[in-house]
This record gives sequence, structure tokens and C-alpha cells, in this order.
Amino acid sequence: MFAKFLNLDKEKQDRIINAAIKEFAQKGYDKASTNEIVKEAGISKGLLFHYFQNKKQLYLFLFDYCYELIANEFYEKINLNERDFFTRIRQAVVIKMELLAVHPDIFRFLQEVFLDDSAEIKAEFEKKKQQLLDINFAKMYENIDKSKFRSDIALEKILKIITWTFEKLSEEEMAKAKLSPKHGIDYQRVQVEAEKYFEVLTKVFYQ
Amino acid sequence: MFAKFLNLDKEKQDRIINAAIKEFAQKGYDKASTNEIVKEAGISKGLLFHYFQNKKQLYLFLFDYCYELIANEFYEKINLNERDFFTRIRQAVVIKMELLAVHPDIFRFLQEVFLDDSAEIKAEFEKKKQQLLDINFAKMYENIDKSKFRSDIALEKILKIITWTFEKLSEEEMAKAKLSPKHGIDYQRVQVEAEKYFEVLTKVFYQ
Amino acid sequence: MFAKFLNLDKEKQDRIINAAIKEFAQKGYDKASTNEIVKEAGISKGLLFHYFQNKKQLYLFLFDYCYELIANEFYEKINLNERDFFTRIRQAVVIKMELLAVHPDIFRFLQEVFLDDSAEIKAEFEKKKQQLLDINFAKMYENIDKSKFRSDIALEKILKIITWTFEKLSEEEMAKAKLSPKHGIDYQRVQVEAEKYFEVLTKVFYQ
Amino acid sequence: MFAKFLNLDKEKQDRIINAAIKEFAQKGYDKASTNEIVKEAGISKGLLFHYFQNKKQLYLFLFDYCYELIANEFYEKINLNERDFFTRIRQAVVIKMELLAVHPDIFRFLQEVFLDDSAEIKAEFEKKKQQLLDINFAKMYENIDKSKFRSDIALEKILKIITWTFEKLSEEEMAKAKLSPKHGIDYQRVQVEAEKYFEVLTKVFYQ
DNA sequence: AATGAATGAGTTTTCATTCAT
DNA sequence: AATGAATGAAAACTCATTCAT
Repeated sequence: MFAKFLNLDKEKQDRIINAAIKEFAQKGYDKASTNEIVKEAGISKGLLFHYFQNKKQLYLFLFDYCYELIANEFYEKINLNERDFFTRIRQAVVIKMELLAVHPDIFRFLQEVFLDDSAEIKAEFEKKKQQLLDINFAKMYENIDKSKFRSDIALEKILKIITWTFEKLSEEEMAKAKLSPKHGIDYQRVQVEAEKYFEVLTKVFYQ
Repeated sequence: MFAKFLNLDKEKQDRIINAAIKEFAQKGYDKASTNEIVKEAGISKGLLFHYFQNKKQLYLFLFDYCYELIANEFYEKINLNERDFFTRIRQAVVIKMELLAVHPDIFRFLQEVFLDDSAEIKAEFEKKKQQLLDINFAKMYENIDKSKFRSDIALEKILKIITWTFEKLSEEEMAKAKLSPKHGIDYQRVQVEAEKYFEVLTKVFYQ
Repeated sequence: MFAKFLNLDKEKQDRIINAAIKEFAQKGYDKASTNEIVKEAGISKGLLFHYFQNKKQLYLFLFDYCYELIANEFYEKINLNERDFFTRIRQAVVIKMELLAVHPDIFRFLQEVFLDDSAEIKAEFEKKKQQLLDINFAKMYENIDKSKFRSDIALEKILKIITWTFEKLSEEEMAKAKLSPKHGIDYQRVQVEAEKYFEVLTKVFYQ
Repeated sequence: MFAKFLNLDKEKQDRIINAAIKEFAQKGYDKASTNEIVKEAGISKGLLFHYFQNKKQLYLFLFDYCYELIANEFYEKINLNERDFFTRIRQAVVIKMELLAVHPDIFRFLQEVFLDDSAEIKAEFEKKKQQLLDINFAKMYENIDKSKFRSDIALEKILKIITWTFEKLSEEEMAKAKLSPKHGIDYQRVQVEAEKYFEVLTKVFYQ
């Protein structure tokens, strides 16, 4: 599909990828301009469409590329041998913040993808997004020590509540950061806040 | 501000409002076309801009209109005298689903508003959105019977976890519904699922 | 033609005239907006077109109105019994500046008229403008004391050179004032400069 | 800046330039329609904006282009070694008329530029215009034989009066020509008329 | 006389995409 | 592979003018 593109020398590939990610992350799918992308990447108009047939394909490629990259780094760093669920999810929170710090554009892009509801893209993406969420969920739950949880509650519900809590917590923080975009996220405060929720959830769901 | 518009006969107002909501709900702010709106509403291009100076004002008007409408119906139906938090939040879930069934377009529009990240709108809306969320939150917590909760956990954390759980639950259901839009939401199943979470949360957070 | 309008009570007439003059003076014929005029005048859209069939007619009316007003004041103040040409033209310069100070909007409007070359207006106005220039010229020359001029040069050429000199002088000053619009015209400096040209021209054209 | 455009083949460049000059000359900046320009030039709407980012840039380009063209031809033809001021200015008058005859559209366009007062353009152009006037003035006066003039009058005033006289003379002729545009300018009559003013001015300002 | 809702052709500008070179 | 000129539909918005009330 994108074989032609992947045969390019790495430096040019990167120039194009970075330009495109930056544009999409900043403006969302609809408003992103292929004009700006080629200008920033320093290539010609025709070339972009030579490699990626159209805007949508480019976006799809970028999504896969970014997802792959982030997921790889994520699973490289996380210790799936750690069987205590809370310890594992605490790791996940920390790693996500590290990745956000190292790849801010890519992270913003993925975030946009998950928010963007542009009619053009919806059809192709909804399924893809949901699958990814499911896979991640499954991986995060994989091989955890179930014996630590209360046995009088369906484990699956407990895990969902815990996961949702931390997802909502970071969503809220990101929303706050958007409102005062100059300050960005206060990682330390988030960490402290997260710890408090860990305590609560451990208390009520561990036996 | 929109006095001129509100003096129109109701039927025409509705035609315009419905056409606009439909377009914005389907395509989001940026891609929504004022051309399509006037075509659907059966009015001239000039007229739309006679009433609403520009696209942004129209969007703002629609948001206020929809929010007002939904909020009114919501607070009309919900019994804020009910002091048991779970009973109250269970009511909320049910009412939201009823409203979604009765005003699907308006609901989708409001949802779009909360997702839409168009650069054009961001500035004006982020604050507005956050305030509304805060207000709603506050109202849902207002005057509840705090004595029922465990006293060894900060109440504020308990309430957040409960609220987040039901928010995520409905988000997930809506996402699923989007994937197979023909079937829509299976209200009964959601209701049953919600009940199970009520049980879990009552068990762990009530004393 | 404009009988209907002239039957209005004076106060309303003035509101409309002033609003229109202001708008045309500021933006020129093409860009001037009838919308702005009615808003500023506090009348309805329809009414403006009831009195003046269309924009062009309104402009024409205003031109006649302003020209009449300025010309009347001008010829009231100038002393046509003064037979010395230089004294008379010096008076004209002073009076013009006084009028500019008293009726800045009207003056700017007339100036615009003489500059404006909007295709819409051209046909109707060119003749009108030229006639006015001719009439004014004739009046300024009327009954002057010809005996003071050198008899070896055609008087008509002398008068033209003198008139042109002062016209160009004020054009230059106005152009300068436009470049630094905050300071406006420095009347005193212009007056001094004009005096110097009087001296030169007297020296070479009086015998 | 306009490199892309200047790389086009000359024939297409000319088609676009001529179409644009014609439109701007006829209607002035505000009313000129880019739609008409592309139609007349036989190119697509997008292309015009590919070469010139917007209407204002196009206008600016045309002004520079036209000014350059006319100025070059003018200074090619005028003999700046001629030190007699009157002979030199007589040359100028003749050359201007020749240019007007050869490039009527370009001349009309430049004239429009100097009259146009569109708010959009004012800021950028006023300075530009004034500078050009200053430069031209300076060149016309450069290296003239000052010894021929009367020494009892400030030379600068003499030169201004002479220049203004011929400027006004041609302005008047052009205004007359506009009123009966079919006949155009009667160059011979203007020439004869100009000669008479030369005589007068020589008589009074040469010693 | 007076209103102001309504019109719709018009404006400039953008954009993804194509194609000859 | 690479260029970039070229397209033309579509966008938001304006405006003088009309007309039913």
C-alpha cells in the first residue's frame, strides 16, 4: 500500500511524516491543509499524492504509524510480568506521561484522531479505534493476579471501574490544560491525585 | 441579540433550527455548510445571515437553544428531592436515555459540541462547556444524603468515581451504537448493565 | 424628484443626510453601505428607498445638497466687489479653510465626489463636475481689475497659472495631511506658504 | 514573491496582466472583479490566486509592473543632458502623450491608482505614491541650468509653478477627453496650447 | 408613511487532486 | 521519481433593492 513511500530514504520520510503530523495535530482532519504539509516538508504537491493517493489515506497511514510507534514504546516500558493490577496501572499512567513529554506532537495527533468526528473519516475509523481500545484493555488485564480482588463482585466490573476512573482523571486534566494552554499539564499534581484514587480503589476492591 | 429571529413565526424558526442542527450534528462546525442549511430550511442565503450575523453566532445560538431545551426537560423530570445519591443518578441515566430517544438530533448536536475542537470555536466554547459541566455536577450532588457513605473515604472521591462510571458506561454504549448505527441503542440492555454497576458501587461505597 | 423627502421634518432630514454624508465620505461610493446609513440614521431600510429610489439617486441628491450649501456659504463670505485678483484669491483660500474646519464631513464628501471614479457614477457626474468647475472659475474672474496685470501676456493664461498654483498647493497639503492623518492640516503653515506664492505671482504678473 | 508568475510563458503572462489592468482601470480596486479577470484571461479561478496570493498582491504587482514599464520608456526617451529646464519639460509633455497613445490601458490604470482611495489599499500605497512623485520631481530638476532663472525669486517656487502649470494643463485635457471619450485627446491642440504657456513662463521667470 | 423580512447574484479565497513534463 | 501549473467546486458572507403588511 505505502511501499513506495517506505522505500524513500529515512530522512525524507521523516520530514513528510513530521510535517503531516504537525498539521493534523494542530488543525484536525478537515482544516489540515495538504498545501501546508508539502510546504513544511519541502516536497512538491504531486509527490505527496504519488505516495498517498489522497488525504484520507495519508491520515490513515499516519494513524497506523503513530499508533505503532507509541504502542511499541509503551509495551516496551511496561512490565507485564507485574501481576498486581494497581501497580501495573500505576506504571501505565507514568509511562503515558513520559511518552506525552517525549512525543508531544504524535500524542496530540492520536488524541485528535480519537476526538475527530469528521464525516469523511468516521466510517473508516470508528471500528479501528474501538478495536484498539479493546486490545489495550485486554492487554492491561492479561495475566493479572485475580486472587487479590474481592470475590463477591464480578471481576470484570471492578476492572472497568478502575480503568474508567483513571481514564476520566486524565481526560479531566487534559481538559483543564486546554483551558490554560500556557501552563500545560502539571504532571506532579496529577501523580499525587492519581495516588489518592489508587488508595481508594485498593481499599474498596482488594480483599 | 437574536431578537429578530425569535420574532419569526414558530414554524419558520423551527425549520431553520432543525436544518442547522441536523447539518452541524452530521458534519461538525467546520464542515457544516451554511449553503446546505438554507437549502434544507428553504430560505435564502441572505436571510440566515440577516438573523445570525455569521456561522459562529448561529452555532452559539443553537448551542444555547439546545442546551436550554435539554436541561429544562431534564431538570423537570428529575426529582432533586430524592436524597439517595444512587437513586438520583439512576434517574438521571434513565431520563438521559428518554431524552436521547425523543430528541436524537439535538442530543447528537450537543455531543458534537462537546467533542468539536475546531480552532474557530475553541476560545468561545471551552469555558462555556466547562462551566456547564461544573454546574451540572454541582446540581447532581446538591443536597444528597451524605450519611449513607463510608466515612473512611473522602466523599468527593467517591462521588467522582460513581459519576465517572456512569458517564463512561453511556459513552461506551453510544460508541457501540455508532458502529452499528442502524440498530441504535438497546436501552433495555443498558439499563440492566447500569443496574449491575449500581449494585457494585452501593456495596463498596455505602456503609 | 426629492419632494417627498424635503417634506419631512427638518430633524429627520438632517439625521438621514448626515448619516449618508458620513458614510459616503468615509468609504466612497462603492463601499458605502445603505445598511450602515439607515442604522446610523435610525430609519428603516424601506424608507430610504422610498425617498431616494436607489443608491445613485441618493448620492446625486447629497452632492447637490452639499454643493449648494458650501457654495452658498462661500459666496456669502467672499467679497466679489474686491477687484484686486490676488486679494480676492487670498480670500478664497482663507474661506475654504474656514469651511473645511466648520463642515469637515461635507468637505470630505465633496472631495470624495471629485476623486471618486466608480464606474457606476462616472457617466452622470463628469459633466456635472466640469460645469461646476467652469462656473466657479468664471465667478472668481468676474469683474476683476484687469488693468493691474502686464499687458504683454494673455490675461487668460495669467489667471489660469495663478489659479492652478493655488489649487496644486492645497492639493499637496491635503495629500501630506493624508499621510500623517493624525496631525491634520497645519493651516498656519499653509497660509504662510500661500503668502510666498502671492508675492512671487504678483511680482511677475502685475505690472 | 511573484517568481512563479514570471516563469510562465510570456503570452500567458500578458493575457493575465492585460485582463487585470483592464478590469482595474475600468472599475477601480474595490469594484474590480477577480472573476472577470480570470474570465477575460481565460484561466481558472484558482490559478490567479496561485500566482498572486490575493487581490491586493495582484494590484501591487500590477502597479510595480506598470510603473516600471512606463518609467523605463520615459527615461529612455527623455534627454536628461538637456540642461534647459523648459526644453526638458517640453520633452516630458511630448513623451507623456506618446506613451499615453501607445499604452492607453496602462496609463489609465496608473491614473486610477493615483486616484483610488479604497480603504483596503490606502495604507500600502500612499507612501509608495508620494515617494514616486518625489523621485520624479527630483529627476526632472536634476542638473538643470539654474543660471537662466531670475535670481530675485526663490528658484524652488519658480520650478513648482512651472511644473504645476503643465500638470494642470494635462489634467484638464484628460478631463475634457473623458467627457467626450470617443474623440480622445487632440494631441496637436494640446501641444500648441502648451507652447503658449512655455512662452509665458519663459518670459516671466527667465532673466 | 413606514417597516424590516426576504432575496439571490455577487464577492474573494481555499483546497484536494490531476496531469503533462 | 518528481515537479508545480492548473482546475473548479465550494466556502462564508454582503448588499442594493423589493414588497407585503
